[in-house]
Amino acid sequence: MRDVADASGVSVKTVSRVVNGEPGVKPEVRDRVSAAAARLDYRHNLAASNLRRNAARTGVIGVLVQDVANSFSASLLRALEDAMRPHQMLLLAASLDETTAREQYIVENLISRRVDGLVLVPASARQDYLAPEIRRNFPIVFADRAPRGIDTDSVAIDHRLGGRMAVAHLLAHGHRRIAVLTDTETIATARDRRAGARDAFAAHGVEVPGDLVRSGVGSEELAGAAVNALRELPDPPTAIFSGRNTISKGVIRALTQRGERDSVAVVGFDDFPMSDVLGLSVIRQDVAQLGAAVGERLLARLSGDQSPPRHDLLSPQLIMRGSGEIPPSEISPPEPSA
Amino acid sequence: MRDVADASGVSVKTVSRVVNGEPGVKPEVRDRVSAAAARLDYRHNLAASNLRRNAARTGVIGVLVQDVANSFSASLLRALEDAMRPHQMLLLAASLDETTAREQYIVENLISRRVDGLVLVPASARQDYLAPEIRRNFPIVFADRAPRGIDTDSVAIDHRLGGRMAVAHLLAHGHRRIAVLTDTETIATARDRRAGARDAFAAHGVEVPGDLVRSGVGSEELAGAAVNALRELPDPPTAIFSGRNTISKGVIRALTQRGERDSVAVVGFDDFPMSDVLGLSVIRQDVAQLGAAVGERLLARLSGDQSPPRHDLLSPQLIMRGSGEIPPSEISPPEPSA
DNA sequence: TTGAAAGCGCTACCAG
DNA sequence: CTGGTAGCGCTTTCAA
Repeated sequence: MRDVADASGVSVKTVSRVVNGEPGVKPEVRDRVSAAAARLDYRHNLAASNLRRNAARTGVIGVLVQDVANSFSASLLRALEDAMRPHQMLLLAASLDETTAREQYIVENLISRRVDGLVLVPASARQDYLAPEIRRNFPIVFADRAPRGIDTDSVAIDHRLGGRMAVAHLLAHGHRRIAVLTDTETIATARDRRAGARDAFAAHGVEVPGDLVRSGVGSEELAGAAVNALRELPDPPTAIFSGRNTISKGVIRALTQRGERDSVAVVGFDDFPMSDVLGLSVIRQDVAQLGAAVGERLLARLSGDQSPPRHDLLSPQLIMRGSGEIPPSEISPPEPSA
Repeated sequence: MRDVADASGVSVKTVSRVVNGEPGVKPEVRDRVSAAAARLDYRHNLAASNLRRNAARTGVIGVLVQDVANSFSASLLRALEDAMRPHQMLLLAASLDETTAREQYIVENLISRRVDGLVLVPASARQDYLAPEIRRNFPIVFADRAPRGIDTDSVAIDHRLGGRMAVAHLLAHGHRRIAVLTDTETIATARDRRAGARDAFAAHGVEVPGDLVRSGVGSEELAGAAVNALRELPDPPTAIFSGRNTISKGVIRALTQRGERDSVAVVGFDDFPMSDVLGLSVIRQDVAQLGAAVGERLLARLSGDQSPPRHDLLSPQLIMRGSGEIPPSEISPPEPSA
């Protein structure tokens, strides 16, 4: 900047004014400075500029998701980006892979970089380590999962309601032997979805088929194996609630291989690309809506909203595409008419 | 930092040493300083720290892709993240939506933020505006598309080869009436893939079926419409090369609706989730490999590699899943044996 | 309309 | 092993 000042025969302060588009500079001088800046390949240094600035804003939001490559995280990222764009804010994104240690490391790193706010899909069970930031009113919004150990804004899908909707739908179609496949118990969303499934059984006065409820189904492969094992049972399930899109993929793949795509009902949690072509009925969580809501909350905090933390729940939606509407096949167990 | 220094009765310089883990501080003092820092909720300011540092590195790479939500961009992002993680570098990601203006705006913004390097999947036709950065050896690697107007590293899939492979595969299965659906002409990859298709026709001595070659197919809807139009022709195509995954989706959807999934051969460019379950034969570009290669190039530049720019091409791969191996149906036109 | 001086939070350099 | 001083590139404050 000094070089530009020297080259155009003005003071640094004037260059600063020109660079920042501040008023009160003679057009002639402005042009001279701009020309010098261009000629010298001058690049404004935002970091230095923010250092002295009063209301220092870096214009960067840190976003920690499970994996930027999975469609849920990617859509969330995109929705956030769209929410932030009008405010000229960019996203510093990182994948956590459900690693607690990395979560904390990245958060600290981002805070050192003075991001203006944080969006967190936590991998950790508790986030007590964020207490100091909460105390100083640093904007943090949790997405998809609620905070534990601290209190700050969160926006999440109502996973429990979704699980309930899925199983209720299958029950309404006459199924009683309904398998429930969910991810590891340590994952809150998996627990919630399973709890929702139990809610549905209870609400319909149906006993939970204990032998068909499997958790810890953490991959496509495990899902496929579970389907094979379940279908080999003496009294196999006539329907499957798959609690996550990776599980749904494994389920469909396995059923396809077994030639049972049209005889076993499936409702999946999470929509994914091409599920319509596959005819898969799903509980859809509107990720774009989630991201928009998270963005809105964050923007409110950024503009000084000091109200108590809110915990919003978004309702998921049942999309019927055929697989969830398959009736119970073969030897359906005796069923008490409601 | 001064506060921490005062609170622990040492100089700022010593605090700096502790914070940065520099050697030459008595353990006792170190502990005292750390305690004070924790007590005061001190947060190191990386921006200020980099300002004075000699080999200033922000530890941030700017990544500009089409859309962080699409699976290609998302996978690229992830592969880059993995490449950068061991070097403690984070990603500042932005979607361009094929908008030239936004590309330049974001690039300038990122440079002002002093990112250490840039990865660009350009939306613009030419990138002359980057000339000053190239001149000062600023690390920029182009992904998936080669630079125009400047010379800097690039790593891309060989789209032309891929297009050629796809059509050659269909020709080998006896098809002659092969539709070629590609995106807008202004997109280089679309041009390349179509050129590859023409290469294949030429190599097999088959005249290009001009009425079946459609470009400007920029969405699922347009792809579906194109399929419907083509299949209504007096002499309809018996096979379709769809030049992009969104096109493939539209094609499959349309063929499914028409009940022609098993009678019309399809080879798509770009793999996507569940395409295996759909039985879609595709030309797969290994995005993870692409991202890793881009990351490697960037890291090389970051560690001072001054060699001339390289333009690497990665070969795509043909994945046979059934749809591309369907033989020509019905009234196949008279075919000269090669 | 312009500029000089001070200082943002931190590290380099050298002195002790 | 520790500390003072200068200065990174910029903005603020205030004076001209």
